[in-house]
Amino acid sequence: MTPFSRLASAFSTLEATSSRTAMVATLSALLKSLDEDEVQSAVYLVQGRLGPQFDAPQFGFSEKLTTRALAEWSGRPVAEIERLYRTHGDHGLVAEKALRVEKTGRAAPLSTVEVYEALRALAEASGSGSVQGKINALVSLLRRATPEEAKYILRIPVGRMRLGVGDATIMDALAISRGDKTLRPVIERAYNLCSDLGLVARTLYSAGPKALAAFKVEVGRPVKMQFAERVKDIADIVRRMGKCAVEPKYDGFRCQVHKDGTGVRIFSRNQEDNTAMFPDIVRAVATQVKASRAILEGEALAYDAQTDTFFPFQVTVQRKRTHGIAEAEAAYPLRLNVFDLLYADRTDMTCEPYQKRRARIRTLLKAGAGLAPAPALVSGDADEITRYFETQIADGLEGIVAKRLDSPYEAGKRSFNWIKFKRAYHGALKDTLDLAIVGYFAGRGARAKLGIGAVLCAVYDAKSDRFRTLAKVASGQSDDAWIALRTRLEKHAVSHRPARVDSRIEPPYWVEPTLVVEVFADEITRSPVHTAGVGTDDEPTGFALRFPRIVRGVREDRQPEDATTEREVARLFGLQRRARSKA
DNA sequence: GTCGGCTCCACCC
DNA sequence: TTCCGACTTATTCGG
DNA sequence: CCGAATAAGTCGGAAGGGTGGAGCCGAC
Repeated sequence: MTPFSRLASAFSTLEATSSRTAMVATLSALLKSLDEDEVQSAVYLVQGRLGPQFDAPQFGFSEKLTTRALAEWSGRPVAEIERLYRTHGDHGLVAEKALRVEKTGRAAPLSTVEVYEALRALAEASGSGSVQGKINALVSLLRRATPEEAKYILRIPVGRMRLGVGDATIMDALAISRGDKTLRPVIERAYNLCSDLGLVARTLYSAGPKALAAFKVEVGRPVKMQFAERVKDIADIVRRMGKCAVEPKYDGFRCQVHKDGTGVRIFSRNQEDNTAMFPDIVRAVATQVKASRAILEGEALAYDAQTDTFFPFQVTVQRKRTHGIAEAEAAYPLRLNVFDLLYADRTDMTCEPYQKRRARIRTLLKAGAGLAPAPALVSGDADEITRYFETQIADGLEGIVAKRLDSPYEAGKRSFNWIKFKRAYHGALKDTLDLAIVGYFAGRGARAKLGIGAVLCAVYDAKSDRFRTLAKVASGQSDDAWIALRTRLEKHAVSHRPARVDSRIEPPYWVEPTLVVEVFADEITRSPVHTAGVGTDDEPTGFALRFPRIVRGVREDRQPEDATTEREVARLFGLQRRARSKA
């Protein structure tokens, strides 16, 4: 039985180490000292989890509740804990450095398995009163912990171990703890096939590397997905791969579908089990897949049969729910665009070349509404691929994914055997001609994220009848000032209102964007600006594109059109980005 | 006692 | 999803 | 030919927008 203090001590060492090889050495020494029946829980704890993605309870417990637990543990007010958290940036450090609550009396030392079991029980609690129950459970665990132990016990529920140790490092350490680095490929392969590093560790320790080598693709167990690398231009794709298969890049949910006789399970890209969310896909698999056992992969999107087009992600994402599934299904049926096959009948297809897998998909699927093989263009010609790409963009898709014709399915890998190429956003803005811009502001009841007094500038997309946020400007005003602004805005209110908006943002008034701009010119130019929606860091910001006059107002000497990304806009115009972290 | 709003959490891209 | 920094590993270059 | 300098690749962490769900709490 290994005391948890040994883990905590090793974690401290790991945290202070930057060299990966040194981390591997520390971690392998720790693992080596563990018993067969401890290594599984220990590996999960190093990962900061309680089990594999597809089979671990969620804590439902993070920053806020941890703060409350710390307050109860230390007997200090919540406000003080919050202050300490802001200065230390980490609940674990607050416990270890600032509070240093000593364990009570002769409390028995915590064992590794004990900590794991306690956290697991905590996570599994649910129902009325469970929030306080979780806090109590955590506090009683902390009362038995040394400050160093407390540091890591707290970090697990908030999901930030901050050890600098990822799966790959754990795998290296496992290899060295039971042999040498040559075991790494066996371990990695087993992990990629079963998605459960704790199971891999236990198997290695109890049955040895041969048992790991015998792992195979198993229907019902999620296989780690293959992902695509990104390139800057299409010529790069041809340069790297030559002749390749080019598929549309759909913006929906990546799904790995396991069919086992009459049973069907659907896993997300993180091996979460989403079967219950997508009954339409389950039915389609049952009727359309001509094999009793199979593992398929594809992208699920809400599909509009009337126009034969796919809905944007914002619509598809509404299918991600656990209640009202039937209604959502009726409103937005899904189609799974199948682009890979990992297993069929009794055959592991992952080692077969891409073209063979694709050919088998065509013979495997019956025609039907729910499942369709994703189209693919085979070409080595950059011009032809560019035209294909433009066709996809015109159809409202995200871009393309090119795949090497002879490559196997590389579970858990991101390599240049798959290459994605996405559009730049201004193309989409230009192409979506029926965009109308509106402005609106969020009044009382807006989400806390925005805060009362946020101004949002949004693009109204008539096609999907939804808004995309372009920019939001925190007013940062006192209440009186805000009421005055609101009064000014009310004068310009117009009646137009979209049918579908975020239910949590119910702006009382809709106004023309130009009026928002006029009314709020001062506030907008002086406030921190954060663009959104079109505003991921590397995409041209809608704010600069749509409201150049405002940006000019900030710095007359700069040309906002020159700035193509949010980051650049922020730099050019001296705008602050939103606070970097909660710390 | 029910219901709706709110906060916090987890996960999709 | 994207970006970025710290490190490691592979490759090139100069004495 | 060898070692240093440089380039390329790996890995982990941090951040953004937006959605639904669970539990809590106060109003009625």
